[in-house]
Amino acid sequence: MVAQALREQPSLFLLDVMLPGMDGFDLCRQIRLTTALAKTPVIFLTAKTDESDRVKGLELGGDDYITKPFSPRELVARIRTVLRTQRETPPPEILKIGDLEIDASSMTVRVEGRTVLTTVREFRLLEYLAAHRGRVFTRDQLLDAVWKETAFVTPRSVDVYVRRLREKIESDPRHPRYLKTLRGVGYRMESTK
Amino acid sequence: MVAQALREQPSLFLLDVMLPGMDGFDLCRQIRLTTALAKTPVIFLTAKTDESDRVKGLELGGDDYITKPFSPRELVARIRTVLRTQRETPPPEILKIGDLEIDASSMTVRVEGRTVLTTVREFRLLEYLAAHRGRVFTRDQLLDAVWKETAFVTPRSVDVYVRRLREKIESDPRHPRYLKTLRGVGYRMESTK
DNA sequence: TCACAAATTAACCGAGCATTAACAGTGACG
DNA sequence: CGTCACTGTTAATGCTCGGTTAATTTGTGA
Repeated sequence: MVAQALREQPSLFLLDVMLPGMDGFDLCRQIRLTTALAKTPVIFLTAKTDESDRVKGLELGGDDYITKPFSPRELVARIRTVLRTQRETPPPEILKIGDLEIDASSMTVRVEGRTVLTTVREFRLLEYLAAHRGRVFTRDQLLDAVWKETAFVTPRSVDVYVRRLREKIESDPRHPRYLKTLRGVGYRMESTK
Repeated sequence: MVAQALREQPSLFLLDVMLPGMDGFDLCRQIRLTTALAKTPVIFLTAKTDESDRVKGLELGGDDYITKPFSPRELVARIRTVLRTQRETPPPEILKIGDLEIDASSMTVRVEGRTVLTTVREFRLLEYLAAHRGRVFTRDQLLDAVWKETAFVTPRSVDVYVRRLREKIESDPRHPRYLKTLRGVGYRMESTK
């Protein structure tokens, strides 16, 4: 289900709360935890008018909650609203830092025009640092943010990934221009616009 | 009404459809036509359950439409949802003293535009003195504040760090502009705003 | 002006941190 | 089943930073 969504990259989810087999809430939770889908709007659809469910849906990160019965016209109006707000907040599709271009939607990285291939983990780390360019992060913070609950990983692993990324994006990995080390603290993506 | 909104730049409008004198819909239309406010979210609030009104509100550019009765909790949840979609990254806190800029989030120091590199300890010391600009600190006080319980360090070490910092931030380290010595007492960061 | 105390500065060393290479485990895919 | 790519670990290496010390300079009070 989520796998299919990843392939098709829908522009919006319309979830029935009472799905056979799987709860719409669970699905929403999964979507929000999947970075490639996290920003896709979710609208809940339900026959239940129970208020606690409405609140639950919205707190889970749903963008709207429509209770039956509703007219097709209202549904269209709500969808339009949700998509509009999405567009208005132009999510920086492509992060640009100096000669570095990071495209989250296609998961590609380019340096001075050349496209470089990264693994998933490498990309997530780079993406995170780039999205918060200028800020220093400790290894533990990066593990929390990028590795999530992926169990217990040595902080040293962050070093290794930083090294691998430098190998790919820095012209001189020994004297990095983008991924700076803050000795005794952690790492930082330089914020040279 | 719109004039007041322009002054106060609210982060969100909560409009009752049945306002005395003016229709909430009209107000929304005006807001959307005012460039400075066009992106501010609008939530409609109404006692009317009439569906055509709900659709009208959403088509006018409202971001949500809540019908009474509703619980405070639901209202909060909806507001949170609307604001979430357009939140931006908060501006970093930067200490500024004269031509000196100290950014804790990126752990960087700039003097007259130029970025200077500091070690962790240097930065902590500078940060502390800058945060309490104007106050004199004895070496022992600085050791307590910056070195914490890091065992037993000679007060002389403070001298050395002050010197290293002066080397980096003062144009003429011999006649410091920022890091002043109070002979027989300690050091002080000048408070020239 | 002198003497002494306090601050500055240079030089130095060791510990700790980051870097790096090499390796093992795992899962995907043909 | 074998291969390959990716993830994460470990250990050796090298270098930076933190802190000390001592020589030198500066400032102050008598």
